[in-house]
Amino acid sequence: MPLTSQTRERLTAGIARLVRAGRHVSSRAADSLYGELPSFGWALLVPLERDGEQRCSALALRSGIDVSVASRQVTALERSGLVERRPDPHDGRASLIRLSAAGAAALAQTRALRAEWAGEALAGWDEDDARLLSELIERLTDDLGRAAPPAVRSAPVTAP
Amino acid sequence: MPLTSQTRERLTAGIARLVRAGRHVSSRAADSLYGELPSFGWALLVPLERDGEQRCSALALRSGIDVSVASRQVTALERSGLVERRPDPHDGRASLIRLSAAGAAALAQTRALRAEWAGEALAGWDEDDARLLSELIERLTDDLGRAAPPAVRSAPVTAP
DNA sequence: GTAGTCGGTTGTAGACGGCAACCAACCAAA
DNA sequence: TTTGGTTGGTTGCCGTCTACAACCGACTAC
Repeated sequence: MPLTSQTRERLTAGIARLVRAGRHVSSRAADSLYGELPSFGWALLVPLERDGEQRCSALALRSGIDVSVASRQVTALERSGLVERRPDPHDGRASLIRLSAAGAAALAQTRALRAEWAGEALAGWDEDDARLLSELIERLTDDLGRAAPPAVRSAPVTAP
Repeated sequence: MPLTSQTRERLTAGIARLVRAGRHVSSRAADSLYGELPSFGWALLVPLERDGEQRCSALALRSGIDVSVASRQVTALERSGLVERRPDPHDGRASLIRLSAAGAAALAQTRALRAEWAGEALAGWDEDDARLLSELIERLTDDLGRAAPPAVRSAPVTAP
């Protein structure tokens, strides 16, 4: 019996509110927060940067979206020159997506913009609290991701 | 100079990821997390519960959405019987929105469902960490809300 | 080779949000 | 009291993000 129900409610309410606020901020301040990146760019480019060249489906899995969505977004990013694509030498169906130099630059720029913005928004925070919060948030997100399997929800026990 | 740029980047990245994961969870598990409530219900009903009867525009402001959106959502909630609406006695243009009994019940149910879900997702957390995280998240959300004014962005310093 | 599977693309649809136009009620000033 | 401007809300239209389904070409197992 790890958590008080009160704490669970409080935490989930807090998360819901934060998610809302986050969405809000990122839609309002899109230009000044994303820079060169289209709004969805972050979610795709970060896995590319972290895990290197990979195929569309892997990317979709990692960023938690449907393959069809990833396909379209990758197309858009490719048109903007932020990612590059080459056919998978081992599999004629697949292609491999890679972060381009421009993509890496855009990512860095976005990161800087965000950090700058966070500087004003988080005045009044001290380093320790912020670092602690980072850790807790990372842990939380991991657990959340684990609790909500990437796909195939609501396909109950009835295996055909 | 309160925060290291490294910490700011880490924190913003963490928030972005959490926002994403949160959205993801709430769309996947909508049924089992919201219960009677439509997906947007939470955001409107909570302010109603906390601050009592109020008009549509106030509600929109509090939940950080456009008045037009609030108007539509309130209409939907009214049709489902979760809120009630009466004309403002002091102003013939406005109406006052109030949480109905069914609305309060739905809110409680949603709260319970979430808490239950959080119970599994957050196994491995102890009370202290969770409470600490709650506090930090609340503080963070407040600061975020403060940094991103509810409306009228990109209208810089040039006061007329 | 043929049948089934897998990776990706495209079509369609729905939820959510904003902006602009509009209407009705309010208010202030002539 | 009429008139002009303001305010609260609704509606129409659009853009974004997402999923699901149908499809196509390439792979693989038999």
